[in-house]
Amino acid sequence: MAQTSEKPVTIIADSNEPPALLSRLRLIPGVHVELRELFAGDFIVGDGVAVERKSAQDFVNSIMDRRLFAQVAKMKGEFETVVLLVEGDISKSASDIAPVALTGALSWLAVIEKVSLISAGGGLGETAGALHRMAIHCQHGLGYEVPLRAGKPKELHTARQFFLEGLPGVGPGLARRLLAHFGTPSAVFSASEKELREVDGVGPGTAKKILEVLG
Amino acid sequence: MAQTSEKPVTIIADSNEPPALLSRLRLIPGVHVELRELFAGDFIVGDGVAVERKSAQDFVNSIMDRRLFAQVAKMKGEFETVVLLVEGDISKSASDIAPVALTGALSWLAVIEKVSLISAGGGLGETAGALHRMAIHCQHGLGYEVPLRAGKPKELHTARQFFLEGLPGVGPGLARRLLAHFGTPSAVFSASEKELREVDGVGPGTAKKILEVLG
DNA sequence: ACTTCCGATCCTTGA
DNA sequence: TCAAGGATCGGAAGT
Repeated sequence: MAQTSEKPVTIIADSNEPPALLSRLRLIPGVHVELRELFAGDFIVGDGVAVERKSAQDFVNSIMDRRLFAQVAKMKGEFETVVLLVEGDISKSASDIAPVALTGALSWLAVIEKVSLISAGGGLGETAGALHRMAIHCQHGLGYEVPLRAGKPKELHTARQFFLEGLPGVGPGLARRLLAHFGTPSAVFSASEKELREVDGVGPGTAKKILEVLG
Repeated sequence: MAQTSEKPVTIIADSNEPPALLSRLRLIPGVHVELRELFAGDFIVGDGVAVERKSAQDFVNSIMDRRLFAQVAKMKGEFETVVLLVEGDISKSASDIAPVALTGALSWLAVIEKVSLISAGGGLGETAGALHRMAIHCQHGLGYEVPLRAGKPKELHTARQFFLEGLPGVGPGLARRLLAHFGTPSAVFSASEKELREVDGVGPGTAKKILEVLG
């Protein structure tokens, strides 16, 4: 089972969405599309997560005639999370709007309404793909975890140094000095706060944080 | 509506931000820039609202080398609202990443992390303008002058898991199980090979490598 | 982010 | 009961 994408997801779509997009969605294995009359938004991709689909041109127009404000407010009233999926290049359609009005709208969306804007390049495939991915994330989570520490060395000494760099306040330099002073990571971990502070670059704050993380 | 805004706002900037951008900000009437060492993020434009500034290229790169996830996790730990301000055209820099990975990243930001992404076109002026607008929205858009202060510190548990991921053969999953089994990193480090192997996913090979690095 | 790959681990079989 | 097989999971590397 190599496929990430065969997990079953349900996407609720407003009945007014273009048939071409709907069938494009249904082509994706594992996707179940359900039609409904939605009061606000075009798609529901997860619990409390609504998506409004807009062409770049329509997005810009809706800023100018202030439709956007009302639409978003309505959606925010009904859903916890709202995503604006914009198809096409906004800057191409931005010629007929004051730049400040555009940045103003973007800022307002981000900072006041907490609405995310995803830009998706014109094709149906991209739109469908984005909806699918959002549905998966909402309904199944990532499906794996992202390793926070990439690029582990394999040679013993560098592996030890790298490992110690995971401690709060410890970078490459301090890691090396700790190793030089104590010999092994084990010895570092059994050191008292006082002993830790003997190492150059370890103050009270760092020592305390280290001990806290160690437990 | 007369002036766009001469209302006074304060923007806290990380001291590592380029001087050119900082002075560009200070040129804007009503903007007060305050320098600080920020633990996470590049700017604070309102109470609990942090902004991370990235070039489009850097954005794409940081997806590939996983830097972005660590950064966002850190910021979400400290601030309630996080905005990613991307300078330049992402699609231009997207050549060396699988398209599906890019949409995946955008979806992840929007739907899982609830982080807004604002695209701002390369110039300093645009970046400064966007920061200004966000500051105005935060500080005057709803309510009054706000005490600019960051929220809760990073979770202890996350720091511990991150730390354990530095061990060879230990990724997110195993790090979590180790913590669940032993309670603290300290307890893990004083375990014998036998005890280590009680944890699901730790066989002879992994146990040996772990003990070797610990010393 | 996603995918592919590889190795270690675990589980079932069958002697 | 234990050894050998294959299925499975999780980590590492690359796009």
